[in-house]
Amino acid sequence: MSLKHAILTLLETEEGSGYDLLKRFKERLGFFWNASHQQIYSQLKSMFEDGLISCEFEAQTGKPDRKVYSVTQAGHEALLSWINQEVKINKINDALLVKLYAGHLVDSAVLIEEVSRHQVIHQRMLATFLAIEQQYLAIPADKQKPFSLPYLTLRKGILGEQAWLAWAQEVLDYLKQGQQSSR
Amino acid sequence: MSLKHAILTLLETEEGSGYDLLKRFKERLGFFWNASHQQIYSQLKSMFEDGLISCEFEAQTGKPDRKVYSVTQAGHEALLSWINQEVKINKINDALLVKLYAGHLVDSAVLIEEVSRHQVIHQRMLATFLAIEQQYLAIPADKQKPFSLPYLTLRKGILGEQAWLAWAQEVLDYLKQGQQSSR
DNA sequence: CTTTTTTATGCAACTATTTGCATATTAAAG
DNA sequence: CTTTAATATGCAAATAGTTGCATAAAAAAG
Repeated sequence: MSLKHAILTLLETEEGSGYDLLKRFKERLGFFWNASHQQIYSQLKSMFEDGLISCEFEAQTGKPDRKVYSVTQAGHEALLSWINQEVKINKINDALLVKLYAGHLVDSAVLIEEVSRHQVIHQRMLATFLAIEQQYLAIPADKQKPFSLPYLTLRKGILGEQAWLAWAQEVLDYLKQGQQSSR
Repeated sequence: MSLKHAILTLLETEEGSGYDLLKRFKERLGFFWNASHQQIYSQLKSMFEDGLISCEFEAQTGKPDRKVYSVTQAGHEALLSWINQEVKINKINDALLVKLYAGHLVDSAVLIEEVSRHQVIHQRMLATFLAIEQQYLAIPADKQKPFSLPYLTLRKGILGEQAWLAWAQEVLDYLKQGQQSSR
């Protein structure tokens, strides 16, 4: 249900095509939502069928039509109604943790390698998020207001990544200490 | 792919029925994995068909058979092979953040109420996790080893919840400060 | 005694997401 | 010039997960 509403939110301020939305997802909602292009295109199709968005076809010779979507009145109402309803607590299903839980079945080097691999990716994500934060903080205080809610979602990404990295350090410390004593 | 391997991990040490597994998920993997009973039962069925687990039928008059599953050699091998493969970075799709991102469309009281509602639930989860941590820390140091990997998964839960609550506090501080100035 | 909760199982329909395939233009790199 | 990457779109099949329904005994609560 939420992908639909994430799309509506992104289209509220500015119309766009499927590909535009894909880019906006990465730029603006990447801290807390990930969607593939297939999902976005098919969701747009069904939302159009349901009348939540309208579509302008830009014919392009030799290419598929570029379809530019915008939110209809019905779509706007659906979004408002959704925002006023309770959302469920976010579900966490983390495969890396399953692996760690079953880690006694393999050599700790396997776990160290895997956690380190994830660590590098999370470090990169944190660096990206912090760089975006600097951009926000550089805005004069009296002009920050329109960006403050998106900024709070960025903070979620930052705090989440920092917690992840702190946890990974605990894990690696434990695993490497165990490795030494068994040599 | 991971639910399958989470089930194999739980069955490795001890055989059990679908219902047993449901309880073990809540007790042992609840910090990082959530599965409904429907999912577990249907997954067990397909794993049995694939030969990853075997099944002893305990006939019970007037009731459906109690089916006790255990891991087969093929299941054990599948689990080992999975642990030695790279798992993907955990995907985050958080509906509450979509709501916050679109929060300018509603009164901030709506957001405050919703975040507060989630906050209570996360506070309760953290309290539960911390209580379990105390049980682990009460174990004599020389007997902690078998529980140390599960303990690290608990730490993930604790650090994750603490980060969530710190973030929620930032959000509530911002939203409530905004509320005052508009009165 | 009666109601509620827990134990115990499962199907069916639906929604969400992934994986693999497929096409075709434009821009950049070598 | 040619290959590669990025732009731009979408279908089909499969896997993952949710929601609603359905059954029925045992244990606990009132």
